[in-house]
Amino acid sequence: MLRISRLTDYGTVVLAHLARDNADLISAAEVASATGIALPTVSKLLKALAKVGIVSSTRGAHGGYQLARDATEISATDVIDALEGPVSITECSARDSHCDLEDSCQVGGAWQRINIAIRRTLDEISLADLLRSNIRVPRQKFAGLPISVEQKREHNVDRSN
Amino acid sequence: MLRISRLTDYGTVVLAHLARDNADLISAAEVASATGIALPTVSKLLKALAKVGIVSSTRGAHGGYQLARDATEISATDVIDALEGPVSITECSARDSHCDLEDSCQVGGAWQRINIAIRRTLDEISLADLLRSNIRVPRQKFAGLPISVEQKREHNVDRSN
DNA sequence: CTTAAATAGGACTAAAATGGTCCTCTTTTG
DNA sequence: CAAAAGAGGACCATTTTAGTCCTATTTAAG
Repeated sequence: MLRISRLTDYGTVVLAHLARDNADLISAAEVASATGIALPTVSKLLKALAKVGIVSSTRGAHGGYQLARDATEISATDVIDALEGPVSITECSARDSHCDLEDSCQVGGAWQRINIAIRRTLDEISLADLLRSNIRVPRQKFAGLPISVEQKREHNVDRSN
Repeated sequence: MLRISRLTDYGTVVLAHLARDNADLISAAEVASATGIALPTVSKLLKALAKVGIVSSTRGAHGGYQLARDATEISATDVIDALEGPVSITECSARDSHCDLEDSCQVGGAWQRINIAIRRTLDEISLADLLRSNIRVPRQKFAGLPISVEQKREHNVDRSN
């Protein structure tokens, strides 16, 4: 399904919330109650985002998180890398990797090109772009398939924190 | 990690083999021994590819598979759709899907745009392109991170069939 | 007309990834 | 010092994935 994980999806929701009150320090608990995502999950996400420097954290009482730089300077790649590890479309497209098929495999370099192409695409999209969600998405058909897929998703909403 | 599944990766290897002896009908067993991928796996892949019309199959003794159309007419999207289901980067980017966060979620439309962008990229890459694997890939750094990832992969090589 | 060589279609299982929670430690403020 | 936060990581349940196998059907050859 060439899909980002649900946590990454949540991650953007969390970042979106931080981007709104840009100035202030916001605690994980506040983000949790504002977004409806369970606190432990929000906490885990923010820790990961802090580790790579997308958000900055302040410890101690009245601590919290804030974006470490402007939303225009945070790319989709940054977020995905932080929450799922570096983007690489196949295991063997990784540069230093080797696999037993190597001799017969005529494909390696190609996935790498695809990987690069996708990465470029993601590099060009900033968190600020993500927030302008009311932008009209050109509705197209791709190879005859509509983009729509999959079943309804249940969020783990928990406002009891 | 925004990664295609290993089976899809194998799928391209299998298709690459079919693309070589374009004319002939090739059995799953032949593909298996030529590529080093275990027969049941090759078989599963070819069945899936046949179901969506990427390859055509001929049953019975001396049966086998062949590309249903020219390699230039088979896109990466086609292959990925066949082997992993339609590409959709998040569950809730699917058009008809709704999630409980909807109200607070400022992100939905954005992933959809990303999805479309990636899909366009993949649409433009044909199986024929994948085979020209010796094309020089511009080696770039992305956001300071090398693309390289992950550990060595073990293929399930089995030539005992 | 029987047999062998293939594909078709699923069922099934083991292993790995993912999502989510929780616990303990450290830092900071009042 | 106590309370409110984040840091870091361990842990488990569930889902997904990879891979195999079984049975049915189709076709060619003898």
